[in-house]
Amino acid sequence: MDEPNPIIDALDLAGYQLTAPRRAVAGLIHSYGGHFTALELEAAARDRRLGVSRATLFRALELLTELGVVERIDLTTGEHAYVACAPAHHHHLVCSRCGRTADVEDSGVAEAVAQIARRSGYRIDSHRLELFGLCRHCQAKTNLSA
Amino acid sequence: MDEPNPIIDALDLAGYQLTAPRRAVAGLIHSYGGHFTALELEAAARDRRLGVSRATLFRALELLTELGVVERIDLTTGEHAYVACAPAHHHHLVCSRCGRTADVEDSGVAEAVAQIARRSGYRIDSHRLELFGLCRHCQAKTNLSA
DNA sequence: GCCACGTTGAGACTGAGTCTCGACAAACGG
DNA sequence: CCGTTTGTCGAGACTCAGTCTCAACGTGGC
Ligand SMILES: [Zn+2]
Ligand SMILES: [Zn+2]
Ligand SMILES: [Zn+2]
Ligand SMILES: [Zn+2]
Repeated sequence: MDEPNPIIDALDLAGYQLTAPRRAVAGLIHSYGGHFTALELEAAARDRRLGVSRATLFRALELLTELGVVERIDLTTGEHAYVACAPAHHHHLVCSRCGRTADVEDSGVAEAVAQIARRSGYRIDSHRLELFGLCRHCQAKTNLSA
Repeated sequence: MDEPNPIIDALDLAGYQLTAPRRAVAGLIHSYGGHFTALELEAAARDRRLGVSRATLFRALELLTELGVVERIDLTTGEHAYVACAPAHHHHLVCSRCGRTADVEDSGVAEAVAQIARRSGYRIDSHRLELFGLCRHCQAKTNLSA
């Protein structure tokens, strides 16, 4: 019943109260393997009768985003989605079919960014890279059905 | 009065009618050096009394996005913005101070992406890279005032 | 107990974008 | 030339995302 949840840990560590609504939202987010939209999260909270108001839900999302344990990504469709992840700089690899996301370390990206900075004369402070494709699992399924 | 406008050309080339509202929106977008939000575009259309309805404005944006001459980017603040650009794969370098954007060719990014694909086992179909920082101009200003 | 502060829920509000519908204009076919 | 089809438009309702205000409540500290 009380599985370890890094999201709750992060809240605790940052000195926030571990209230029931926050625990509920944290649990909900933790249960997603991939990305989720605000709408989905709202619906899930309603379905499970968590008794979390919309405002609190968004407040929790904002808080967790600041702590770096949740990130907002933008899908190719233009939709916004959120994804739980570790609070360190990295990028997201999103499966366009099943929504599963993988964290990606900086394999050569930092270098490319540095080169862009050199060529453009801009001082680059931050960047965001999102990658879309098919995870191994969905590739296999595609090959079978083809 | 009739400056060349690549946006209008793109509409023409794709076989769309060059109606007054479309010309108006195209002219408006063309006049921006950097990114603009939906709200700004709306306000600009209203101020100049272009007589373009909201629906048409968004329809035009959608159309131009499909044609690749306008792209939607996501600022660090979480805001959506649009930017006029050439219909080829490239990335955007956005000045966080003045909003000026520069197009960036793929300096080493493709390679990094290929490496990520190899390591992760995902089949990567597309990616999006957005870079934020200060343009030369704004760097100079910062140095002076510092 | 009192007070400060953090947190919450309800609900109004804004921004972004979509959708429907009726009008109109261009394109087309006879 | 007329009728039809297709493209485009404006108005306005609608949805979704997110923010804000405000009053209520709980948990401290003192
Ligand atoms: Zn992540
Ligand atoms: Zn998948
Ligand atoms: Zn561009
Ligand atoms: Zn600048």
